[in-house]
Amino acid sequence: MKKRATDTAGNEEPLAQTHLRQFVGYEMKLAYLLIQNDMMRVLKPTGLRIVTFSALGIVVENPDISQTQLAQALQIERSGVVVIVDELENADLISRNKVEGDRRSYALRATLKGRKLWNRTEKLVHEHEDGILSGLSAVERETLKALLGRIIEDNRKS
Amino acid sequence: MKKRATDTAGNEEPLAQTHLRQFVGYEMKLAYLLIQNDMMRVLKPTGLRIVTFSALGIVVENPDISQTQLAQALQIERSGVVVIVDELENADLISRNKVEGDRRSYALRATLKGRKLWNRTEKLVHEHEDGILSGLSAVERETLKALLGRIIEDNRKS
DNA sequence: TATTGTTATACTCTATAACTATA
DNA sequence: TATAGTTATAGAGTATAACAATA
Repeated sequence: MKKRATDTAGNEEPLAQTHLRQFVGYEMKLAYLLIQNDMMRVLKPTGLRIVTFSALGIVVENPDISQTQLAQALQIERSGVVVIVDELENADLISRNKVEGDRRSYALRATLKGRKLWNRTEKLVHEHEDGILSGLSAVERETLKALLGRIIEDNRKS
Repeated sequence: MKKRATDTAGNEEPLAQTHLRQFVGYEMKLAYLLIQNDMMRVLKPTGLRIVTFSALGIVVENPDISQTQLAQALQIERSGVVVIVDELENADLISRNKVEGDRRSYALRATLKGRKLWNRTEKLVHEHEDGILSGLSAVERETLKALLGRIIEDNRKS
């Protein structure tokens, strides 16, 4: 039986975590968690979730894409896209339009309201990143972005 | 009604995503997703999940910690730790030990089997990172790790 | 036969709240 | 009263499979 030092159980000093923090993946998870939480805070007043923000951005940039293409871009199943598009359509941010020549699929387009919300939210997210990354210089931010981009390209579909 | 070009709907060329890829947070998410998926692949033969791998590492490094402390380290609720500790205990990787002086809490310790599995898995995860990060030089990997660490420290509990 | 969007369903992960036994 | 661990429950988020309409 171990006798615990009185200040061990209710202690506020953080535990050692060198076993985990030696890994880039663990640090990436911690950093992404911070970003994710702050993103949710920033998006709250817009009514968007992270995934609907992403979907809106893709539709704004790619008018008339199909739900299947949107699913590929978001890396989720087609069935999951239905509720995301429902959510954006109910908020009058995008619309499902008929496609001449293929009555199975929809051409998704952002509404004027959707494009305006995207532009406003884009600014909010830049401010969020300025906050989260305020400890890094402009060069360091670009370096980080470039390194992440390299990881993505190197491991994409391989 | 939009007439879709014949090669648009079933197209394999990736969509434009500059709207999202301008953000470090989005690139971080994509990179972490790749790492997470590859980690799950690597951990599969060990029987560990990412979260039980993390928990095991923390217990190995911090003998006799309580479940409440483990919850803080993992950034999840105490109730969630119960099933994680159950899982590790059932696999004979850690043990719940009595604490002299406080019969409410357990002192968690890794078993010999647990420490051996940790050592083996640590190597597997290093190999996984060598693979994922094979496009980066040693200096670039350290730069990435340092930048992520700075983001974490800058935004921790602030 | 294959594809698009849809629905129903299940599974994983996590949070919340209530409980117990101890302190 | 407060704390450690536990249990039950519910809520996200996502995947799987089956289906109707259309190609």
